[in-house]
Parts: sequence; structure tokens; C-alpha cells
Amino acid sequence: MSEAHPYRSRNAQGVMDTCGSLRAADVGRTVTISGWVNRRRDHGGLIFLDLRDHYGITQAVIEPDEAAFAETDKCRNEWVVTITGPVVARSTETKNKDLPTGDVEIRIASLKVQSQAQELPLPVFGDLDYPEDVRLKYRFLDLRRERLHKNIMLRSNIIRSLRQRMFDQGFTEFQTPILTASSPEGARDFLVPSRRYPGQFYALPQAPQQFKQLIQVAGFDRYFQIAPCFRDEDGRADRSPGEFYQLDVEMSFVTQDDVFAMAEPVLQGVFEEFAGDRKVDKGPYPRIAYDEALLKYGSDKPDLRNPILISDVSDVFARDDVEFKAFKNKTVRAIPGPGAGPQPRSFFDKLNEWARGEGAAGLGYVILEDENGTITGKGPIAKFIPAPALAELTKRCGVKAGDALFFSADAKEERAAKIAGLARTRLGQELKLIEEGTFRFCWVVDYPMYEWNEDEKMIDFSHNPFSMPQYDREKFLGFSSADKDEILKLKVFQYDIVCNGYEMLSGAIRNRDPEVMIKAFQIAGHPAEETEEKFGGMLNAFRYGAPPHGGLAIGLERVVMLLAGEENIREVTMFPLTQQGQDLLMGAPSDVLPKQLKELHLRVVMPEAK
RNA sequence: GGGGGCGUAGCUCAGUUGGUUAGAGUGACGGCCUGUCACGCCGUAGGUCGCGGGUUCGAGCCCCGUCGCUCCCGCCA
Repeated sequence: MSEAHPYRSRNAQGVMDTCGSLRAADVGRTVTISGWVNRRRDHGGLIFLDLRDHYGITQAVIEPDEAAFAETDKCRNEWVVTITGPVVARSTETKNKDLPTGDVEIRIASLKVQSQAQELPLPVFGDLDYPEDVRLKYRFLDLRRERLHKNIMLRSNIIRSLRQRMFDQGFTEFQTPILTASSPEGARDFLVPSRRYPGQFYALPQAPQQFKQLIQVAGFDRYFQIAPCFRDEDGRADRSPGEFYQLDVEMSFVTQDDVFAMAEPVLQGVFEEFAGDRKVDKGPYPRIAYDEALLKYGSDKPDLRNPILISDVSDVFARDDVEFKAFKNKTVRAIPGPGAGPQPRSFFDKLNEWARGEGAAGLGYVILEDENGTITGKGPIAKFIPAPALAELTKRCGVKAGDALFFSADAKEERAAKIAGLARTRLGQELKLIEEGTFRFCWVVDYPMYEWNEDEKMIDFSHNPFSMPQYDREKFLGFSSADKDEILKLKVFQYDIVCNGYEMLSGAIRNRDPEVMIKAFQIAGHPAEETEEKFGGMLNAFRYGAPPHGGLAIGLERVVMLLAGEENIREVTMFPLTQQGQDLLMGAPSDVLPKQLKELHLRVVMPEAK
């Protein structure tokens, strides 16, 4: 016979007893469980301890004449203790139906204090909000609290589910290097100085992009990885500074449709598994061309829960019978405000003020009313829009009496579209039109390959330079700077999945043609030698038999955020950095010893004080 | 790099028009209480009002600067 376990007993089936495991069936057993004192209630003689561990909460009780009373009396919140005693049934009136263990309690026969706790800088009990810096400095306490504890467990379960779904589709997981080479495109790199090669640096990968493509060239076919990615860029509520994880995927001999067919069930499945009572859109997801997304939703991240659709009405305001000068020769986008007609004047003034804050000249509007069966317009600019033009507007935008129609106008099309998109979101929120408790997905496809950089008067890559253009190869190789207009119209096989306005997934069919890649970079102003030097490893691989391939990456934290119902990425990250990129718990970044700098052949030059 | 918000007891917050000794709840500590589960009751301690400077007879409050956290813009192939 083995001796009793010092911290946790087991039942007859060999199952470990925890603070969450005891039920009516355990009544009569003597058990040992360990955990934190969640709450202590002292009734004079009678003391209750709620003991908490990862698995749940169990009430323990002791009376004054018992041997362990003095030791129990000393216990305070968040001390770690081990208790041993019989499991007893609670009387009907004293059962706690809010706890799974609420039918029973443990009578404390002995209690051992494993660890005491000082006065807490952050109470574990209760669900108050605390300042971010305190929460981060004492993350280990915050993680004991139900909200974070649940979120982190959800994250782990989502990762397990994603892995299983990938294995089920015949994918293999491989690890790619963390210490790698700096890549000049994209985000700022995190650099790691080399000890053996003075003046040279490793870089942490911004993504395993080139490696996963090399894995395809190496013939492994369906690859995936829960991959850490490092980018030295500033944070946002939905974007960690420094590091994040993605489900990174690549596969060979596939078309864009093959990738879609693989990705949809994975996302769909994981959302259905963890959505609870929230609704999950059924695939196949609608495919929205990039240009269409910008027009109808004013964003390349359309939130389909919002029913408002934007229309282009530039031509209506260009008509001779419409005399509103402020909109002439501009891109004008119309944003319907369903049911906004009865809103008070202040509603419209507030929106106008908000639009100015976003950098627009304003947000014009007409309120649509029914006058003897005809729709008429009211409001400051209504008098400039004669009846036939108004009829055209209402028809095109699908608005009716009782609605309002808002206008975003700008000489620059992108600005008009962007403000319209922001107004669409804002109106959806203000008018409470955004469907709740639903996950709505869509693909955004046919991204432009290039965009015009007005400041530097040159052509830039608009997104990923490694995507395959949708093109005629010979014509592409023959492009010159005279073909600017045609070049700017080129689309690529690149695609995103957007869920409720968040970018969830991003991918592409890759460009595996060295000649085309060098030409593509030439068009963006990078000479062939430079491309050869920067991407030599991958280009060279493409010269020795590269399969057609494509893939994607799913932002893990975004998926967890949405499923956890959180709006901040730190709530789903175990040990996050602050928005300023500091680790308040471990104290990173930090100074290092002069000896370490010397080994690395580094000298620090502090920025000059102002 | 730029803009907004916040910073008062261990924690969450209140603090009037610039005016006596800066308050409450919670936690801590002590006392009372045998069925609570946010237990209840009584008491005690606990403050560089983020920091520095200024205006004023007098500053938690007004002004300037600075630091920290946060949200946004830039940035994020």
C-alpha cells in the first residue's frame, strides 16, 4: 500500500480529488484536496473556507471544538492550503445551487498551510476592473481570476481543435527557425546580435513565409504550424506589440478554390465548437472583390452584421439640375440611415461633428419624408436636390420615407470611401442595426497588386509581394513605365476572411516564377540585383523545380478574442506586453551586463536628451 | 513620432466656486457572532492626492513641465 498523497487523494476509480470534483456520490469518503482560499467566512465558532483550484470551488467548514480549528482560523484569502476531512452532504436549505460542488462540503479534520499570501495588490475574489498596469505587474494573480483563467483555457482548447482539424485534413506540423535572416520588406524586424559574426544580426521571423514556401519546394506538401511571429511595431487593442501567433498553412498543387475549400470548414468548425449559443454563418462564405468591398462597405474589412450598403452617387451630383457646388467634381458616396428620419437635429449635428473629427469636410444628409405619396427631402442640402435627382438617389440607395441618406464627398476617391465606411459603422451602431450574437464571415478577394504612391510618384506593392498576379505572363514581363494605368489595374490571387469586421485570415497563391518575381519588384522600383540579393534563397529554390503552391495564415488571438467575446488582445494573452511594448512582470526590455555587450561587439549610443 | 482619456488609502472610487483635520466602500488588523456562500455587527490602523515647478494669504482642484497606463492616428509585406 502506498502512503496517502500529501496534496490530493484519489477515489476508488483512481480519479484525483480536486476543488471541482466532489459530488453527492462522494459523501462518506475522507478526502484530501488543495487550493487557494477563495473566501473565508468567520461566524465566531464556525468558519467556512471556500477552497479554489483550477477545477472549481469547494466549501470546507470547521467548528471550534475541532483539532484543526486554530490552524484554520489563521487562514486568509489566497493562502494555499491542503485540507483533509470527510465529505458530508449539506442540508437542503444550505445547498448552493450556483456551485457544481454545492451539494456537499468538507468537514476539516486537518489543515496544512502550504503558502501564505501578503495583502493583495489585486483582489482575486470579485469581478471588479483594475488598472492595466497593476493587472500586468501581478499577472499571476489576475490569471487566477475567472475571466482570464477561462479565456486562456479557451485559447488552449481552440489551438487543440485547430491542430486536430488540420491533422484530419492530412496536414503535418513542422517547426521553422526562430533565429533567421532579416527580410527587408514589411514590418520592422526584431534583431538578435551575433556573437560569432561581429556586426551581423539574426532577425526573429515576422512570419514563416519563406520557410513554408521552401517546405513546398522541398516536397512535403500540406504543412501547418502554430507559429510565433515577431514584428517590432506598435500595438492596438486588437494587435499585440512585438509578438503574436498564427495558424500558418501552405499546400502544393492547389488553386485558390482548393485553399478556400480547406479553410472554410476549419474556421467554421472551430467557431461552431466554441460559439456556445451564438450563431455561426454557414459556408460557403460570400466572396467580395476588394473594389466592391471598398465601394459598398467603405473598408476591406466589411462587417456583414451591419445591413447598411454604401452606393456611389457621384454622377447624380454631377448632373446639371443638381446645384450643390460642394459635391461637384468629387467622389460622392451615399450611406443610408434606415429609420433615422425621426432622430432629433442633434443626432445629425453630432454625426457631422464626428465626421469632421475624422478629417472629412462634413457629413451631408437629407431626411426622406412622404408627402402625399411622393418622397421629398428635408434638411440643409435638400433644396439643392430637385425631385428627379432625389428619386434617382432613393431608388439607387434603397431608402424610403422615414430613412435618412448621408453623403461622404471628397476629391480623393479613397477618402470618400473611407469616411463612408466609418459612417456606415457608426450609423449601424447608433441606430442599433448591428446583428448581435452572430459570426458573419466573408472572403475578400481580387486584391490589387500595386497602388500609386502619390508622395513619391511611384508604384508600390499594395499588399504581399509574393502573391501570384492574375495576368498574362508574357504581357506582364513586357510592361514598361508607360503601362502604369494597366499595371495599377492588375489583381492578385490574394484573399482574406473577415469576421464581424476583423481580419481573421489572410493568404495567397504564391508567385513561384523567378522571372515574374524579379519583374514584379522592378515595377515597384527595386532593381533585379537587389531582389536577387534579398530573396536569393527563395528565388534560387524556385529555379530547381517549384510546385504551384498557396496557403494562408489565421490570426490566432483574433479568433480567440471573438470567441471569448473580448475586445482587447491582452485579455486572451497569458503574459502580454503593454501597448508600449514592456513586460511589467518580468521587466523586459532591460539593461544587460557590459560583459554581454562586449561579447556581442555592441556599444550603446543613447539618444541625445532634448 | 502625433493626438485624446485616466492617475486621490493595498484595491475600487467620491471630493462642490481654490478655503478648517482629504471621505466612502472593500481589503488588512483586533473584538463579537454556530449555517454562511459578496455572511453580519463594533472598533483600529492605513494618504508624498503620480512626480517636479509655478500662481495664490491658501492648491487634490488653476497654470507649465514630466512620468506611467490606456485608446486612436502614423506603422503593421
